[in-house]
Amino acid sequence: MGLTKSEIFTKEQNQIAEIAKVLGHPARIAILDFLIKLQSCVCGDLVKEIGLAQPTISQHLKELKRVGIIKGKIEGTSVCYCIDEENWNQIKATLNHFLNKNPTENCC
Amino acid sequence: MGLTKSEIFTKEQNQIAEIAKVLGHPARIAILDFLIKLQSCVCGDLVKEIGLAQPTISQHLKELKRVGIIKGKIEGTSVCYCIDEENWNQIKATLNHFLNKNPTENCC
DNA sequence: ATTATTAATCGTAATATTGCAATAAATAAA
DNA sequence: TTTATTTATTGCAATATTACGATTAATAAT
Repeated sequence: MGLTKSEIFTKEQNQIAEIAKVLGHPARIAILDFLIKLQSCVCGDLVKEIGLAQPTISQHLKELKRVGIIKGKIEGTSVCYCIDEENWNQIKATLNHFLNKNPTENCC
Repeated sequence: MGLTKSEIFTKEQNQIAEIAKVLGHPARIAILDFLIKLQSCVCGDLVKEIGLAQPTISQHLKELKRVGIIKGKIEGTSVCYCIDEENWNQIKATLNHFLNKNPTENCC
């Protein structure tokens, strides 16, 4: 096995899990921290800032791009990455919808 | 490799990533949805409700317990699981602190 | 045209995760 | 005590993730 059975869960459950999974690596949190803090967002800067090899950073950027949290614009030989604010707000709303569900009475 | 280099990230980055990682599986989201909605929270109910084998559910419960989102109380042969409200609120606060960071000017 | 710079992709090794059958452990019921 | 019932643990196969060296692709500079 080793294969998540997505088909038995709701669309929303899969969606929340997918977002959370992408946020579930410190390198990707560090990338987002950096992109949120600075407007400078060239890939090479992230490599220097974070201290992982360039292909590794590139891979993490790809994941973040895949779910739409960031976008990249080619500028000569470099690529300028930044938060995709519209998608990011959407994603935050989805997460908050889950986080704001309130538990009822507990049995323990 | 295949081993996350936690030591190069901040404590907060690792913390957020760990929480997100645990939320990064639809079965665990489904378990939380169920625990939030109902007060009945015996492990066997989750097995029936979710449709994964008992050892699989047990493993997911263990993960959720490890980061403190849920707790379990033994009741005879069954175990009553529920949200650990205090920890859950703490975790939500940590996530919200990250989610509420606002990006500055974009270059793309 | 050649060379440098920058980022993406490929290939691969190490490790982690997911899922379940089989089994163990622990209490309840008979 | 024996038998159910319920959950945890173990062991394992399949798959996914993480990380990076080597290479490629694409533009810029000379």
